[in-house]
Amino acid sequence: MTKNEIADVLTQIATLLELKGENPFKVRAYQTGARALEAIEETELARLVASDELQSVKGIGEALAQKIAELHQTGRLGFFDKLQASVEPGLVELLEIPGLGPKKIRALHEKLGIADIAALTAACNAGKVAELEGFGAKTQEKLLAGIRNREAYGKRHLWWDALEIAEPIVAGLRGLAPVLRAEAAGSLRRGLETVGDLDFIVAARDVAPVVRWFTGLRGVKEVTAQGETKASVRFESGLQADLRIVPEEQFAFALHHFTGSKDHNVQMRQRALARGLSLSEWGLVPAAGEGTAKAKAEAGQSLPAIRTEAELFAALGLAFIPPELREGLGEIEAAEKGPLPRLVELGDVRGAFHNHTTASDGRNTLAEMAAAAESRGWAYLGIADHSKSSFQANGLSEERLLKQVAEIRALNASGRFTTHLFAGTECDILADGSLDFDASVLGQLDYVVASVHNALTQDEATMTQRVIRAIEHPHTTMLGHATGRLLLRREPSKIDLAKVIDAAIANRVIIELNASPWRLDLDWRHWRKAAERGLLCAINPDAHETDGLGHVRTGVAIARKGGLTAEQVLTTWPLAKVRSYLDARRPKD
DNA sequence: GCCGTTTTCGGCCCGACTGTTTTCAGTCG
Repeated sequence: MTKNEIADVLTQIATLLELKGENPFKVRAYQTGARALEAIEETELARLVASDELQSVKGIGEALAQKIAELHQTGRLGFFDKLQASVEPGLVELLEIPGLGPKKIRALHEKLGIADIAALTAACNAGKVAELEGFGAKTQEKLLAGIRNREAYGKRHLWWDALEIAEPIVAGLRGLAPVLRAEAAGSLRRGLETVGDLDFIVAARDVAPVVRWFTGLRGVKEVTAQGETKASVRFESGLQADLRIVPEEQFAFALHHFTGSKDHNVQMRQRALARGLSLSEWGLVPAAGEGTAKAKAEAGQSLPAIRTEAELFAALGLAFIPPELREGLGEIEAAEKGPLPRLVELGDVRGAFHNHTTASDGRNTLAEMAAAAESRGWAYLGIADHSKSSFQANGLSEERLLKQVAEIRALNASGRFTTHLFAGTECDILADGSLDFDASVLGQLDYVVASVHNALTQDEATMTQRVIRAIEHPHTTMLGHATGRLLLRREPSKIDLAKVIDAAIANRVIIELNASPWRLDLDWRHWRKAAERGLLCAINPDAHETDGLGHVRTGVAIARKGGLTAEQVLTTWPLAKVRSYLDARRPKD
């Protein structure tokens, strides 16, 4: 089994144990173990299993090491099989309903024999749930509503879509008279590719008007919670948004806490405890003595005023950790050693290479795209329309491509735009790994993006060989959308990315970070280690219209999440450096 | 089940909100 499959089993074990009413700390141990496993490289896992050193990984002890090794070697685990057989499968599904946790599910199961959603619906409709101890009429109603809306509520949203909703809300909050500071937190701020719900943190002199404004936002379908410090709403789209209002002194703590991730927070709090301190969204206070952290913070026992997240990290002996890195994947250990590398920023971007025009399936002409790049202040723009085999996208024939190249050369010569145009192609990687154009044509271009657009369901070995063959082609400059995934819509192709990355490094081929909000491919989880080994990234918007160039913002967020610096991203380099890079990459004829 | 510059046993991050309760359990993040 692969490490992700093993991690899935450990997570399922945790869920099943939870439903059985096991010790919650044991449940957490399995969840922690699953995450620890995900953070290990596949090859590293094989080595640890072979040398019996799994227990050297923090969070994996004797019992988990044994289970992981068994799964890794045999793909089976007797303990898991027995556990699965002992829990009715419908109970797991019940966990998806808001308001239902393991305790309530056990009560429903034991007292009413409910073992799936259909049975729960029937019991609610018959009024039986409201009669149970610990339940009531409101709970029963809420469960029915939760079942009805399960699909919409459980749905995640693209980062870009969430951003478009969140930005005007942040701006609106900042415009309110009592509001001193306002930020969006949560997975949106961490730059996660998809977002479950929105979190807004506000420091305000007065709470009521802010809550009133927030719950009265256009598109709010229901107000799901409303207290002295928070309000939650559900939009018609199903997206949920939480608002937290805190005194200004606590803003940095609240912002950090609600930015997460959960794993990051747990590690931060453990670190605080190890220093005799207690950290919460309310403050950082001495852990010893009576009273909660909140009470101590309110009693003024906080350390010297902490107004920013940077000061909060410093108080725990850490360099500032950018939100995008806060996934509990070793960032705290890194920040302990000193300042982290400066991550790439949107302002660093000077151009992009994978863009379409009306010549293939774009919606704006060459000149319109050039003008849009110029108005963004970009030094260069690469045009890479589809090649002839992409019939569905009106791919260019050799003749049409060479005509476009001539147009691009003429536009550059005319001096009409300050933005330099590079002539390229998004050349199909055919099913056998050959490219859609001959070398004689490719040799007349400035660069070549090679991408897979058909036969996406080849088996892993075939797809891997196919892409590596394209990477080894002397005219390939960069690989486009490496896995072909469409977030929330289409799974990535089966492909051995470790081998693909190795081949790209060996052949000095760039892999793009496709910044289309639906793709974000390669995934951020691969970038840091690949870049450390010498892989060069290009943040490409895959723009099909002028507005699409703006998607580089998503790409930058993901590149930051992947730990990339500007130097590791070709599209931040100045024009002269990019030119000489492309010249040097050109095969000698 | 994991872990150890308080501990090899006894802890394990911390607080808000809701609903069902007259003081708190469960869920959520």
